[in-house]
Amino acid sequence: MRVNNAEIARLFERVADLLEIEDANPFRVRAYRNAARTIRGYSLSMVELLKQGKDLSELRHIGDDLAEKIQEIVETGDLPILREIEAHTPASLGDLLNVPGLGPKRVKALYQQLDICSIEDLRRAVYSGKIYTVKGFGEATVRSIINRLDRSRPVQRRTKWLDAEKTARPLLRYLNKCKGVKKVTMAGSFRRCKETVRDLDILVSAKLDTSVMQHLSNYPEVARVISMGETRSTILLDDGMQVDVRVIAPESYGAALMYLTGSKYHNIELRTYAHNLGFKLNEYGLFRNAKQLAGETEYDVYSTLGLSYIEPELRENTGEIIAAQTKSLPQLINETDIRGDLHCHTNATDGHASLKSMVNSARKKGYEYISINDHSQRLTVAHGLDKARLLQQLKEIDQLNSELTNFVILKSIEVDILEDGSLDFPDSILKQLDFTVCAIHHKFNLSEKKQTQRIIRAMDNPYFNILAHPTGRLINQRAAYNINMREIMLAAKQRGCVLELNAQPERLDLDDIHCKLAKDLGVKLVISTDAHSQEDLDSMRLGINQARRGWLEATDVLNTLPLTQLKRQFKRI
DNA sequence: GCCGTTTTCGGCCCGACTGTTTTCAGTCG
Repeated sequence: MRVNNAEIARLFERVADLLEIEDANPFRVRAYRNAARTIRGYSLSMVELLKQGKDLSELRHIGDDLAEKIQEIVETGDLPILREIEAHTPASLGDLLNVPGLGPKRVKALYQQLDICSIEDLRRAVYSGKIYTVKGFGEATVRSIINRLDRSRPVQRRTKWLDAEKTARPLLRYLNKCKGVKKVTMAGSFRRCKETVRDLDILVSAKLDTSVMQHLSNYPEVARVISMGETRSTILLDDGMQVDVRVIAPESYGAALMYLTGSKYHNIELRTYAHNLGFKLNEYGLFRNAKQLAGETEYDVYSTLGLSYIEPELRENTGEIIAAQTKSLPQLINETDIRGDLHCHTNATDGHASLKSMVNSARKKGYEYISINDHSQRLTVAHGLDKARLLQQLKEIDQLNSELTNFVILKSIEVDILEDGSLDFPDSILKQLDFTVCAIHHKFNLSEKKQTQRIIRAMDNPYFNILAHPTGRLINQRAAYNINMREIMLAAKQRGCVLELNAQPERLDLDDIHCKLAKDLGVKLVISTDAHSQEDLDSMRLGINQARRGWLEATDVLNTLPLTQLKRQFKRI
């Protein structure tokens, strides 16, 4: 049996939940959670590492004990310590922790005093009034539980970054209008540019005697005020988004921005680092003996700690603090590094704009080139191009190119990878193009081995250049197909192929972890929008966000190159 | 249970808000 990293992480998290309910040593609980994070975020599978004979205790937050437990899970599919814990603390208690307001202490009390093991039990105790017999459960607490239980939507999904931005923008404008407000900034996972966010964190710089919180509660989109204090409030908006707002004085703005940007684990690591140097770091600043040494800007805080400035996208506690200490942080890619878009459609297939309009938009963005990559014949739903229509399009491109100065349209296609790994056009056609973008659009459910072989066989074709949206996942909609990404990347490297980071807001495929894996393996990427309209070209910034989270620099990305160098990269024969 | 330029034991980030209690525990970020 093959256990993936996510499953191992889930088992460790379940252990942590139940141990917490049992009131175990909190640091032991944290150790399980830290290990779960390491495993989930690791680009290679534990199964593979063990196969290669790697010592898992070399991974961060994994010592001898947990290394052994991982091995146990991989070999048996089971974790004995979890069974032992479940013998006296039912696994279903973990679900109760998801009810807002219920933490380990209260769950334990409910279990011990009323034998409540599940959401159903909880519901019964609430409606029978029995719950009031448990110490610590008063009117307000029970009311908030009822509130939660009655809501039909079970768990709030994470919101795609672009949708979160649409919610955030008007709220930021609104907060900025409040008298006395100096600055309003998005923080949290939104600022770290995670592909999805759970809530919005907003930092307001203002004198503390202003009426920011009153102003906030008057925002027309507020559905409910969850908590409201002088410096910190939480509200729920009509669209279901939770928003945390923190007000801070200007002299603490940088420190507060760091605190609210997170990630939680970056903060913990950084505060520990500061602590070891004899400082105290909190959201009000960096202190030594109650004297504030820094805090007005993030830069001041990092540099007083002897660290380079760490970009928000890197603050995930995956090695960025050590890199900042040794001055070896990457010079992250910017949108201005991009010289052209290498995956665009026109109305010849399923795009909405003409060739000419797409070109005009690309030129307005300051690009030096664009490629046209309409679908190939197999993709009938998208009115894929057959040979005759493709050749016609190439003629149009030649014509348009002859009229253009300082801009080039590259001839390409998004060619289907068929089930047997062959491409949807013969070489005689493909060789007339500047390069190809190759993609899977059907037969998503092959086994990992078959799907991986299918892609690698396709790469054997010397006209294969770019693997488009490599995993096929759609955020919140469709899981990735089964592939061995490491094998695919190594095969790409051997053959001189590259992978695409598709910047469509619902794809963002590759994800940040795979971007980092590509960089570590020395595989080049392109960042492309897969634009189906002129507006879609603007998705490039989303791709850049993701790339930055993956530690990518301009040199890792081919479409930062001038045209002649780019073309050289695509010549395989 | 992890970890180390204070190291193999003794630490482990730090503060705001709420509810229930009556000075603080629990939860959250």
